[in-house]
Amino acid sequence: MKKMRVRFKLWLNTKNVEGVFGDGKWRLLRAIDSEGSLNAASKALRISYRKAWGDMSKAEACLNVALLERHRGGRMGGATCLTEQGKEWVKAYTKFRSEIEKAAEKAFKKHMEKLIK
Amino acid sequence: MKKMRVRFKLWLNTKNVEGVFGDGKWRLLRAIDSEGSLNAASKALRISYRKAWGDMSKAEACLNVALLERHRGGRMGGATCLTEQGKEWVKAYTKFRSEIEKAAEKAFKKHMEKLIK
DNA sequence: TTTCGATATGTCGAATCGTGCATAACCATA
DNA sequence: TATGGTTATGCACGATTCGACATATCGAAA
Repeated sequence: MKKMRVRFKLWLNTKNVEGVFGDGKWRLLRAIDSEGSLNAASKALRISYRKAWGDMSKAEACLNVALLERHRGGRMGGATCLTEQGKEWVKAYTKFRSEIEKAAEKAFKKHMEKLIK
Repeated sequence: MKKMRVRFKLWLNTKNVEGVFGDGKWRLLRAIDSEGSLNAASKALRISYRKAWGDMSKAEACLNVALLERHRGGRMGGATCLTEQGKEWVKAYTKFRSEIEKAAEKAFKKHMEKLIK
């Protein structure tokens, strides 16, 4: 009996743009929320700052929503936190994703497990 | 009101190997079933024969299941069809995937739609 | 006013992945 | 037995993605 696991990736598309929001950006938003800066968040997730910054820019531009409140300068260099809308996106996506994950586990047990040998 | 769509990708991992089965291989199996050969299937899906062949090899090797019955030679060159096990995998995965897709649409409407502006 | 660490952005190189191409083996049928 | 289209497989090239760097900017606090 081999051990197998379901994996999935979720994202949202607009008419023109692929991946305006998804698992990666969701994780990044959460990390920014807990770490207090984009820089620290990128380190926590072990992705480059360059990518983290690009991802957030893309999301905000494509969703036409201000997810982040960015601060530059100061002795501590700056900081970034979530706007109310950013927090709402995190909350909603968390529930959204969690329901799908549950459905995936359930469906796996129901349909796939019997095939694994 | 921007139009947005959910997208997802599903796959299965074993302990050691990433992606031993998933959406791509499922589509490929179905195409082989309807087209009658790996070659025709790869053309129908517009992927290279090279990749199609590699994907099927990987799946069979990692799942330790014979999904395909391959025939070489003959005036028509050969053919490939699904084994009974191959058909079972297609059937099961189709149901599996469909349940998750439904859950995703439902969850999107429930949690995400309100955020889109 | 100097400082220091974070934000902001462009660029080039490395890794990953698929395609294209080449070639061999195969064998039912004409 | 000659043929032709498919399976089988290696390899090099091209695209796409991401990370590593290199700067530039910013501004509250020392």
